[in-house]
Amino acid sequence: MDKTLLEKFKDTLHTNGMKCTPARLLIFKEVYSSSEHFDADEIYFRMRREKKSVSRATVYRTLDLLVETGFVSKVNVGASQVHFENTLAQEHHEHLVCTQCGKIIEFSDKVIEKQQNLICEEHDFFPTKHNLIIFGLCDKCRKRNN
Amino acid sequence: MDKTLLEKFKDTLHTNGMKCTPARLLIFKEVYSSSEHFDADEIYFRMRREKKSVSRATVYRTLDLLVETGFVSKVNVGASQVHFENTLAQEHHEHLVCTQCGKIIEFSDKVIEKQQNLICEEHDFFPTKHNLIIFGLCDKCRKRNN
DNA sequence: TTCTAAATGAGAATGAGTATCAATTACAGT
DNA sequence: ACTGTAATTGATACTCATTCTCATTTAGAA
Repeated sequence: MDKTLLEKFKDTLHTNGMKCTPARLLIFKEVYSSSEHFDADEIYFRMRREKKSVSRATVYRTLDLLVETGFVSKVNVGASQVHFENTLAQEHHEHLVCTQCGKIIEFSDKVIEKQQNLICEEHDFFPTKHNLIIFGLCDKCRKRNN
Repeated sequence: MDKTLLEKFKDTLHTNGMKCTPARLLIFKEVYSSSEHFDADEIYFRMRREKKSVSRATVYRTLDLLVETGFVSKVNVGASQVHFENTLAQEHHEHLVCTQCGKIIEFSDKVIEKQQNLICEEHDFFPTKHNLIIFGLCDKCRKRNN
C-alpha cells in the first residue's frame, strides 16, 4: 500500500481534529490491502485472523469515518449488509449482479450518466450520487441452466 | 378498489392452491387502498388503527406472497426497510430521492433502458431486473438551503 | 509529565425481518 | 352440513447487522 496515501489519511485526521490511533491505521491498511468489495464484518474477521484485532464497534465507526472523509465509499449490491470499497483510483461505476452465483461485474457508461443529468434537470433536481444495479444471470450461469 | 382486481387475487390464490383467508384479503385491500410506497410495518400499524389487526408475521408473509404473485413489487429507495408498491397500472420506473426532505420523484426513461440492454449484451449478461436511484436535493430543498 | 477530550472494547440494545409451534381454520371429500 | 387435515395464523423467540452505552484507555496539546 502506497506510503503517501497513508500520510494523506493521517493528514486528514489531523486537519479534522481526529486522533491518529493504531486501530484507525490498522483498519485503513486493511481496507487498502485489496481492491475488492467488503463489508464491516469481513474486515473485522480478517483482522482477527491476522492477530490485529480491533473491536467490531471500532470497525464500524472507522468505516463511517472513512466514508465521510472520502477514502471509502458505500456500494449497494442488493445485499443485506452494507458493502464498501476503497476509492483508490476508482472511477464511479455501476454493477451487474448475478443472482445465481453472486458474481459482480462493474461497468460505467457515459450515455447513462448524461441521460441521468438530463432527467435531473427536467425535474429541477440536484443529484449528489446515484446507484444503478442490474440483476440477472452471468454468461456462465445462463449456460449452466441451458 | 377495483372489484375485478380482488377477484383476480382470489383466483390467483385458488389456482396456486393457497387458501383465501380473511387476513390475506384485508392485507390485499390495504395494499391497494393507495398508490404510495409503503413498508411492512406501515401496513401492520395502519391495519391496527383501523381495527383490522393481523399479526406482524402475517403481514410479512402476505407481502412476500403478493410479490411472488406479481400484485406488489419491491422498491429500493435506499431505506433500511424493504419498501413495496402495488402494481396497479404501474410501468417500471426509477426514483429520484431527496436526501433532505425524503421526497421521492418517479421517472422512467427509454434511453437509459436501452443503454442498459446494450451494456448487458456487451457483458453476456441476461438482465432480469434493475434498480436506479439518484440521490440529491429536490428544487424546494435546494432553494431552502440557498 | 499532566490533563482531558476523544477513542476504544465489551457487551447490551435496537430494528427489521424470519423461524417456531401450538391453535385455528379453509375447504376438499364425503 | 360434517369431518379431517394440511395450510394458515398469532404470539413470541430468535437472528443478523448495526448502533449504543459506558467504563477504561490513550493521543496529543499544554
